Amino acid sequence: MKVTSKQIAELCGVTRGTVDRALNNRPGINEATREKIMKVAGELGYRPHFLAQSLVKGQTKTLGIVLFDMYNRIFSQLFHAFEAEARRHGYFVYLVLTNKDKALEIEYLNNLLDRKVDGIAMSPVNMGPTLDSFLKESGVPVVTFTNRVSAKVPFVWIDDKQAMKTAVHHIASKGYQRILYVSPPLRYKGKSNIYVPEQRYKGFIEACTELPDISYTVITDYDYLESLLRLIAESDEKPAILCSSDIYALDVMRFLKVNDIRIPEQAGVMGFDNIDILHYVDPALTTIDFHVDEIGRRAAEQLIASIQGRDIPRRTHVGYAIIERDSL
Amino acid sequence: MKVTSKQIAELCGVTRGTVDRALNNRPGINEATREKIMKVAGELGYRPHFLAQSLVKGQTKTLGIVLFDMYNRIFSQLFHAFEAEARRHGYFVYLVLTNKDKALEIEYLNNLLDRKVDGIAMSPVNMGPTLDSFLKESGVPVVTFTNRVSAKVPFVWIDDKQAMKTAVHHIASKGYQRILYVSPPLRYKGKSNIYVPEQRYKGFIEACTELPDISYTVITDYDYLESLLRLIAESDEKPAILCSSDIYALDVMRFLKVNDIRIPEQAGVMGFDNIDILHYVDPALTTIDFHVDEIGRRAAEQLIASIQGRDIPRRTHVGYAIIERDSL
DNA sequence: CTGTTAGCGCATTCAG
DNA sequence: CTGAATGCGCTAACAG
Repeated sequence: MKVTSKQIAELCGVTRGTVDRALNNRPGINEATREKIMKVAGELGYRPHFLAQSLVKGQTKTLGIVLFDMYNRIFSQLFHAFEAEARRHGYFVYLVLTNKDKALEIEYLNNLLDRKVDGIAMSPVNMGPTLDSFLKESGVPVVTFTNRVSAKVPFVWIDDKQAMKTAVHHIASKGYQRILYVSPPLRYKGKSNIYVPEQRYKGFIEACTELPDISYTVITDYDYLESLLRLIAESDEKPAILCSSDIYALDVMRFLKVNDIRIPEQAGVMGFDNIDILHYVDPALTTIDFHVDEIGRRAAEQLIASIQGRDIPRRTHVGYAIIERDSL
Repeated sequence: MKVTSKQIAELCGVTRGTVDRALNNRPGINEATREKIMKVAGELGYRPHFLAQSLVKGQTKTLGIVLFDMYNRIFSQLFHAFEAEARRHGYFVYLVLTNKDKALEIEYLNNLLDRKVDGIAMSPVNMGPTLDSFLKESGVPVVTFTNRVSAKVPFVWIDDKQAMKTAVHHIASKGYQRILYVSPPLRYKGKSNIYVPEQRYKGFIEACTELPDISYTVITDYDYLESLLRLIAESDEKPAILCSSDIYALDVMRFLKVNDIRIPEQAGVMGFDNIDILHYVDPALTTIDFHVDEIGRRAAEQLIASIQGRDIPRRTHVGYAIIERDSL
């Protein structure tokens, strides 16, 4: 079980220095003694003590990834790709979940630093100023996704603003002249890091100003479904309901169904994210797809590059595309 | 940043032994010197070096959890609860994904052992004999879920067999006399650890023999949807389609819809697992719910108890319940 | 009460 | 080519 390099040294009648040279095939050792040592080590099932190695080398081959939760499919997929890439490079990963608790996030980051992770990937819930200095002082490479922290810390995601603009133009091209924009997270402005919904919102507004024929209303209520119903009834114009995330679109569809409003005959619905469960809903939801796997993979890739001292881009955008289905 | 106990010792004019006594509030130290040391440590932002600590204490306060993937919602939920409980006890967790690759599973287990995790929780893909001796030799506490390994390694899950029996009786009580049982994983018998589908299958068969009026067919084909269609057409008797997991039930519902077979008018459908996305499908799927959070929590709880040298049960079953909805 | 010493298991000098 | 010595940062047992 727990055989050490010292024991191997004794068994082979050499010192630990020599054993080390053999094991890590370093130069300066007789081929015969190397083979003997390797043989003994193999027979004894020697495995280097990772902690001791880490302690002396100053690197743990471990990454930390900090996510909100695992309920959102986006994170499951992202983690999957991240972990695969990390493992490909010999890194293990600590996964910690903040549940969007700002104090917990800081605490967990500290714990990860204590454990001397070589790098951290995170979806931040704290806001720029708080995290910025913290991360800089830590001295550990970091990459972020979902919410951005600041210009200083690398960010891998999509161009939410541009993507949402594309969505609005798509809706307009289908003949809609009235859009109800649903984005409950906007309510947390100033209280939490809501970079993503804000970017999407900006894109929405920009597009609408470019399209003078479009009338629109923004819904950020907690009870957005009720508000929606009221708004739909207010006008005879058939609305397109554009949601900042699929999860809201899904709830909207359910709700409209219950209220006997047919999709897309009486109202169009469009989401954003293309989460995998859309596969099972009816009518099929039109949405925006982006390669979350690629985000996970590249976040890991860049983080590791950064650990190795290479320069990495401050911002990386992966592609997106409108997936036209039956709801709009 | 990187202040060590040695530096604090020098600054306070004492030795590291004394500093250690203060920091870990061990007895045998003057209250005045303790306070001084604590003060200096606080000002310098001293944080113990976790690796060094682990090395000397022989424990890492780290758990490993080995899962198939993150695509199945069950695992996301289970992990969520597991991580929360682990953190509550000061443990961090390495999450590794096997993608049901048997060789990878063994490799990852070895890596986790190298990293001296204090315990391992896993959803095994290898089969009993292979894992049993491996895990015993490792000397590390282990708990399993999903698939069982053997009588020797603790297992936290539900009583799949009994639950499936309940499902069949429920179907019978609704007046169905014909059941089509869908369970593609059964095809991997002997090639992979399919404890769960096997248990459910046993429960199904047992219940059917108890209910002589029921006729049934078991479908394990890769193209189970096509087979299903053929079987439905073979008889005028309205069938109940019982699936060993919700994911198959979801595909079945989609497929029946495409083929204009109305649920539940022309065929009943029932699933198993009550995964959260059922919330969004129509008609609402009747299924069996079990508390996967509780499984995650108790797995962590028991694993930690086992690490602390306490005895833990060889088998723990959490509850389940039929969720009656509109598909049957 | 405090200082000294000896590891934990390995990597990396520097001599020989 | 190999041995001996030193250190990573911390804990623990033994003196004083």
